[in-house]
Amino acid sequence: MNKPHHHGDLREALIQAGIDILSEHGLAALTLRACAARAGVSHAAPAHHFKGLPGLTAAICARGYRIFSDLMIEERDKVAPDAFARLSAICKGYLRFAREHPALFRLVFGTKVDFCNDAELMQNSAIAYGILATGCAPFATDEPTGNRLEITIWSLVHGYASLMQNQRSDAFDDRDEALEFDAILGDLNLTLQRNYCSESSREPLIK
Amino acid sequence: MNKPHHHGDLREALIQAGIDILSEHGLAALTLRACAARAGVSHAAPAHHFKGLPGLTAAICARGYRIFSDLMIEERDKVAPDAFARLSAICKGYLRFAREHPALFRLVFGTKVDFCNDAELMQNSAIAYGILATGCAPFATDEPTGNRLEITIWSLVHGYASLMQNQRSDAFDDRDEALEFDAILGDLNLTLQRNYCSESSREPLIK
DNA sequence: TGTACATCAGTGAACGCGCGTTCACTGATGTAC
DNA sequence: TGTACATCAGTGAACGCGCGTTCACTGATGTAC
Repeated sequence: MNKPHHHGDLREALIQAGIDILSEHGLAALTLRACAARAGVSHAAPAHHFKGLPGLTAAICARGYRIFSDLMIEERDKVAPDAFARLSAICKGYLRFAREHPALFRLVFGTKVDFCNDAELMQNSAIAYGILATGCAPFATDEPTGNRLEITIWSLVHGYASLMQNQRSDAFDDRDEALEFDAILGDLNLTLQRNYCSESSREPLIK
Repeated sequence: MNKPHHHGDLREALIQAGIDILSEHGLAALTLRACAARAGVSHAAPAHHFKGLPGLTAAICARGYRIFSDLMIEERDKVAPDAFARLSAICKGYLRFAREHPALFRLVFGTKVDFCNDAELMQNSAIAYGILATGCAPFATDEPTGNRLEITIWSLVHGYASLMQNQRSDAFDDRDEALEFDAILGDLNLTLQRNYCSESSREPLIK
C-alpha cells in the first residue's frame, strides 16, 4: 500500500492547504487547483469533495473563525479575572489574529464567502463574536446603551486592526499595536467605568 | 466624422467606466476588458493607455479618494463651526462613502492597489486622511495623546463602516448608521471634552 | 495656404495562461450472504 | 471464514471561459517647410 487511493482525511488536508496558501500567497491565490496541488491530490478532488469552490472557501472560513476564537480566548485566559483586563486581552487576541493571519482576516471579514449556506460557518462566527460580546457585557447596563457599547468596542478594535493591516497612513507605521491599543482602551476606561462602577451616572451616555 | 479614431478623453471614460462597474458588479468584475467594453473601446485600449491593469486600478483608486474627500467635506461644511459637530459630520461623510460606494471603499482600503508608484494616488489619499486629521485636531492636546486620539476616532469610524458594510452580525442589521454613530461619538464626547475644554485634566488620558 | 511627413492613440486578431467544471474511469472499502 | 457485489472517493483527460498581453496595423493629428 504505497499510494492509497483513498486519502484518509482529504477534508482536513485541503483546509490546511488553504490556510497555508492564504498565509503564503494571499487571498487571490486561493483556488481549487492550488489547494489540491498543495494537498497532493488531483485538482478535481476538492471540487468533488466540497462541491465546488464556495464549499471549500466556506470550510476554510469556518476554520478561520476557530483560529480567531482560540486567539481571543488564549489572551483572555492569561489575565486576572478583572473585567477591563479581560476585555483588553480579548482585543489583544483580535489584533493578533489580524497580524498573524492577515489573509485569513480578510477572508473572514470579506465578501468572498456566503455565510448562509454553511451551518458550521455560521456557528463558528457566532462563537467568535460571542467572545467579544461577553467581554463587553460587564460594562453594559441596559439597552440600547449596552448594545451600543459593544458596537463601539467592536468597531474600535476592528477598525484599528484593518487600518494597521492596510498601512494606509504613516500614522500606522512601526508601532507596538498591542501596547498602543491598550492605551486607547485606557483612554476609554473613563467612559467604561461610568457604566461599570455606578448605576446612577448612566444618563450622560445616552446623551 | 461619425466614428473618430481618437477618443477624445479615453482616460476619463475608462475611469468612469471602472467606477460604474465597481458599483454595479463589485470589485472582482473590475478588469481591463470590462472597462474597455463599457467605455466603448477595444479591449487593448486601456492596456495601452494605462500601461496595464495596475495603472488603471491606481487611477480609479485615486478618483475614489477624491469622491471620499468630497463626501467628508460636503458633510462638514453643512454644520455650524463647532469642533465636535464638524468632527461628527466628517465621520458622517466617511460612513456615506462606505454605504454609497461599497466596492470603491473596498478598493481604496484594500490590498489590490500599489500606492507607491502613483503620485496622484498618494496625494489624494493624503488629502482624504488630512480632512479627518484636521477634524480631530481641536481635541488633541499634545503628543502622543493627540495622535492617539486621531487614531482612535479613525479606527472607530473605519471599523464601524467596515462591519456595517460586511453585515457580519445581526447587531448591524437594519439600523440608521448615521444616527447611531452620532450616539457613539456622543458617548465619547465626555472623553473628547476633557481634552478640548481643559488643559489641566489631561493626565488621565495618558494613564 | 498647401504639402509631406513624423507621431501616436486606438484597433483587432492572435496568443498562452490558469481557472472551475465535467465525466467516464478505477480501485479501495465495507456489507450481505 | 470466504466470496460476490454495491458503494463511493479520488483520477486524469478534456472542455470552454475570461483574462492580460502582444504586435503589426490604421488613420487622425499636428508640425516643418
